[in-house]
Amino acid sequence: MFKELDPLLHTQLRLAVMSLLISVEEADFVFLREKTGATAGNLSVQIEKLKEAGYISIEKTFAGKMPRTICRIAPKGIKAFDDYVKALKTYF
Amino acid sequence: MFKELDPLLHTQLRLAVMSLLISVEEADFVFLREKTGATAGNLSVQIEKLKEAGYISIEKTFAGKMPRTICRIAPKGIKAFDDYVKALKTYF
DNA sequence: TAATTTGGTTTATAAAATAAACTTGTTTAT
DNA sequence: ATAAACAAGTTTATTTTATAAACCAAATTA
Repeated sequence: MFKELDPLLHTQLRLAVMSLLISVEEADFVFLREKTGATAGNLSVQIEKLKEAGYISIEKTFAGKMPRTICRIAPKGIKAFDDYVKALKTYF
Repeated sequence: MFKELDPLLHTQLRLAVMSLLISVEEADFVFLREKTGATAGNLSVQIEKLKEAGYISIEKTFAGKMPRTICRIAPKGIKAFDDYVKALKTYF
């Protein structure tokens, strides 16, 4: 009947983050915050969950003197996103 | 960028219920439980929320001697479901 | 050098989802 | 007729999520 919806992706912010990352190769924290409109605290928590799931990688670097957090989608994340979209389509 | 996802629909069970109701005119509790695979308790809670939002109507009747709960999608629910699908499409 | 801003993290609170236990009544077996 | 099992839900309690608010360290600006 309906396919399972990966609960890790089935939330507005994490889905938006994945949606951005899938088309962009890499994106930093500030970019993601601005595009999604999320608060920094929430974003911090949610990208950590995506990382723990192996859906994205998080690299901490510096841009000049300021810290910079770069996120990239991982192969597992690409697969998960793809599956999620397929599953969703069974609902409509 | 991304459209808001109606939180009332953005959950697996409520979305599945709406997805069933939108194409079926009316469905009873047992039908919804079997199709969605949800526990009765969860289904009871979730259809109540959909009713409170005005997305569906719930009619309590009897089929012979046994209680029967019939759900129907409401105009507001059709609109909400339609908007939800449109919004989702901005994510992929 | 004091105040503000940047780039976050941590902690606390609120909202959801889920399961487990319970209720009311019916059917079946004894 | 009575007890056991079943049906259709509901209520309550627990866990999980989401979100916001407070906080921190370093950098920049006035």
